[in-house]
Amino acid sequence: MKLRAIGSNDKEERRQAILDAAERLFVKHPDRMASVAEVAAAAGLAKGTVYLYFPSKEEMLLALHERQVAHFFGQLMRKLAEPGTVDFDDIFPVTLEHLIRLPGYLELTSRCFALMDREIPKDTAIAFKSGVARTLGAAGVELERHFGVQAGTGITLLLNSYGLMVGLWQLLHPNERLGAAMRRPELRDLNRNYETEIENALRSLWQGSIERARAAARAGRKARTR
Amino acid sequence: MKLRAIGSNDKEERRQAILDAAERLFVKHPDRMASVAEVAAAAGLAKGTVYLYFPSKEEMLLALHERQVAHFFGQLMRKLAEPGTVDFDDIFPVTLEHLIRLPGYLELTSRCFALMDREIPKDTAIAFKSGVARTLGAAGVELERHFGVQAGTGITLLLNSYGLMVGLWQLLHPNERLGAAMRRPELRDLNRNYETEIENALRSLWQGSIERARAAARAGRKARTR
Amino acid sequence: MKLRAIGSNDKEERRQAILDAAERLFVKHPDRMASVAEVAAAAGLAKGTVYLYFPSKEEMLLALHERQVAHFFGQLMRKLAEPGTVDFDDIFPVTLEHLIRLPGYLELTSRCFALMDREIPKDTAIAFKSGVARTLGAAGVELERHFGVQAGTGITLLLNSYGLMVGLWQLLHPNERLGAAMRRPELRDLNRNYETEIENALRSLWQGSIERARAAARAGRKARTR
Amino acid sequence: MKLRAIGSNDKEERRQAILDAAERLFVKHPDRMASVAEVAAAAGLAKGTVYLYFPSKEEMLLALHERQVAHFFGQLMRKLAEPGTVDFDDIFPVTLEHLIRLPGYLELTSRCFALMDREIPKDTAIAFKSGVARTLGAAGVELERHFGVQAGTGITLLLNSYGLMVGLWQLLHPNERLGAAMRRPELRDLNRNYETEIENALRSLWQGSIERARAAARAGRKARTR
DNA sequence: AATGAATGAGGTTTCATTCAT
DNA sequence: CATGAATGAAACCTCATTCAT
Repeated sequence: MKLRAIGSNDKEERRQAILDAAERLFVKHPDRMASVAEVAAAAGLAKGTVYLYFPSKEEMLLALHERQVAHFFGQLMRKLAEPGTVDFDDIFPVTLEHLIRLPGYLELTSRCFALMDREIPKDTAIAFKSGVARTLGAAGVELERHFGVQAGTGITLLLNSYGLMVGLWQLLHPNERLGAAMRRPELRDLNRNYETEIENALRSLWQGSIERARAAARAGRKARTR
Repeated sequence: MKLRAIGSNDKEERRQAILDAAERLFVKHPDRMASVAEVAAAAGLAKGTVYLYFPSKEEMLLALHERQVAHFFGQLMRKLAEPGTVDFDDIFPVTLEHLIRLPGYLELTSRCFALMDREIPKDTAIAFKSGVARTLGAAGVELERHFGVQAGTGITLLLNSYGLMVGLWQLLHPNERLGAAMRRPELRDLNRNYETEIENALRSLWQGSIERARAAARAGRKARTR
Repeated sequence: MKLRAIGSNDKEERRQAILDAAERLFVKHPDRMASVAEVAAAAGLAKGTVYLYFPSKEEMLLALHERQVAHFFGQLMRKLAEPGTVDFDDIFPVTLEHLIRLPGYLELTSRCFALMDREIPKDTAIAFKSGVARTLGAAGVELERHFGVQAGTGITLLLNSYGLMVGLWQLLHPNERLGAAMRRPELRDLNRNYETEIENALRSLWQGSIERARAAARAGRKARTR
Repeated sequence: MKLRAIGSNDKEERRQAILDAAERLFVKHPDRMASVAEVAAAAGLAKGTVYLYFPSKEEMLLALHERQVAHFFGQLMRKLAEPGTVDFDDIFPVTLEHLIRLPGYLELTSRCFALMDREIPKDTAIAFKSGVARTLGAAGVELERHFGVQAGTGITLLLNSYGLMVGLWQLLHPNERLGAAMRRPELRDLNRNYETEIENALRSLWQGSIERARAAARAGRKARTR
């Protein structure tokens, strides 16, 4: 890397490099929050330099989360725009690859929800949420088109799915620390594979949601024709 | 309260009093984790006394969570045992009252999942998880009976529902700090009422899950008769 | 010293011990502000312990200053109460001993004035100033009695004297760092002995003030009799 | 301003521009010390550029102070050179205008005294002090001529007056942060107007000093005639 | 059993100064 | 000459936990 990031290209690159370092540490030790000093060292920079790119540690983490979210939804939108995309089976692999299997994604999501309530300045939090809302809205409309459901159904489905992924991950994600102990017979029921479970859970959620949406649409039409 | 807890009854009472205090503080300031000193003060005790009843702050929180979980599942089991209970509409009100609306429940659940990965001693974590597994297993079997679905389906449904509730809550729970700003038009899509949303989401999840379970059961029977 | 300060006597003693340590460090290195860690170490305590006795570093310094002020004015009042005390020559030695020669007194006074403008919480600053005002008022009245001057003259004289001492000290206090260089001929005029200078300056100020006060009193009487 | 300062005229101009910026910031926020970055920005320059003109932040402040001091004594000397100037009433208005009322003057004086003890290199400190000594000496001699007092009396009076102004300012300067609270009755005695007080204090000091000087002169003559 | 005084590791942030461009 | 990106020392304060009383 250059010694100094002069142009705005270089700057963005360095910003990303810091986020990369933070992500690396996050994936490496999901159980503890790296200090700013560690992140800086991992990026080959001095502590103070990180503060040239992010106003606070919390905002750095939020930026990392934002990047992950943008990446995932970018992939999702691309998939939705592809001609052959029509149903859950087309979409789920994208989710699997760019969200579920992406190391640190769900972990960081969990953390960021907590941060938002405290440490993040109001404006930053609002800006982040606005971005998410915009993204969700766009993706939601696409979904509605694909499934032929009512307006509003798509974004709700996305929200629910996201919540389900995050929540179930918290229940089921493997904990390396507990290791072999998790294989005890009395823990059999909790010792599930997250990927398998979330796929099934999402399938059920989507099937139920779409059916209920269609039923609601029929009921609405009938009511109107009466 | 007595000045000194001598018998084991007194001790358990005092233990509960500490948990009560922690819960009170948790409900009062859901956005910050009360310090041990605050909990002790709220319980009318000294800081050190808390450590006579709980080996660490984290284990205290886990104990509180455990109590909440036990309470909810107790209510759920009672409902499932009632003669008339047959479907979602019978069960959901229990969930609403003893989990969703219970101040601090979901908040603490979120926290405790995070703790489990780090601070809690292995044995304690395992013990907690074993208890949860037992409870879930029992409730799952009841559910299967009610809905006439395959073994294993009930516990999966419970897990998924629990995850959905926790995850969606993190997405949608109101944040007092942001206040009026959340009512901006661009945030409309995120500004949803948790109770309404979770009811719909759970209905969809359950409908989809049960249908898929029954379909799987039919497919299984057909395969076997062949 | 005891391991733990239990009673309020012990507590006050420990508080004073911390102030002693701070004072010691202050006198030893008048040119730099010791860190809290250093003060704690000098008092044979841990960093955190200092924060049990003072809410912040700044308030600790203010407390030290307060103690010095109280000490000086206590001595001054005692002297003023003595039968034979009638004029400057009676009072000045007290000032010399308990203020001018007291190591760190004027240095700390300088610092604390600066603190008051920034770091000290409003209430604390007000409280400190109220205390000073009360003390000054009481001593001022005594002075007026001794010199037979109008009400208000005494406190003004005290304020002016205090300011003169602080300000002149800043101009003339010896700076060890510069050492021999201060004896250069071109610096002759600045190379004065603070004690000698302040005595003369105070004498002049007092003589001028009292004469002017008496003149004003005469003028006032004349105006009234007219 | 030019983009680059090439000739030594340009350089001096830029130096002054930096001091102007520092002075502006100092007046604007008397309670905090602007950072080098702020000063540079206020001068329309980059941080590094400031270091081309001043070896350190402290020396920059000292240079600013030096400029203020030179300005004041320049005005004072001019006044003393005027034919009609004979007493305090002729001189005080100059002090009032070019020192007491000059925003930031006394504030900066306070700061610079503190700096001198630490951060400023010995040579710089000596150089500054030499300049002050020379200036004081010259003005002192003028004063002695006007008041017909002994040699040495003038410079002493100037020193004392300067100290009185600085010290009393520290005691009495208004603190915006405390605001209305300063008007509480118990603070009445401290809530004085600096300009009024300093005028009276200086009058008293001068009257006393001159009388004492004359008395000393008489005593000296008498001793010699004996 | 209860207390609460003492501990001290741990992490964030600021900002004067340097130096590659 | 000018820039401003990078540096990293320095210092504060919190709070879970321990342990003398």
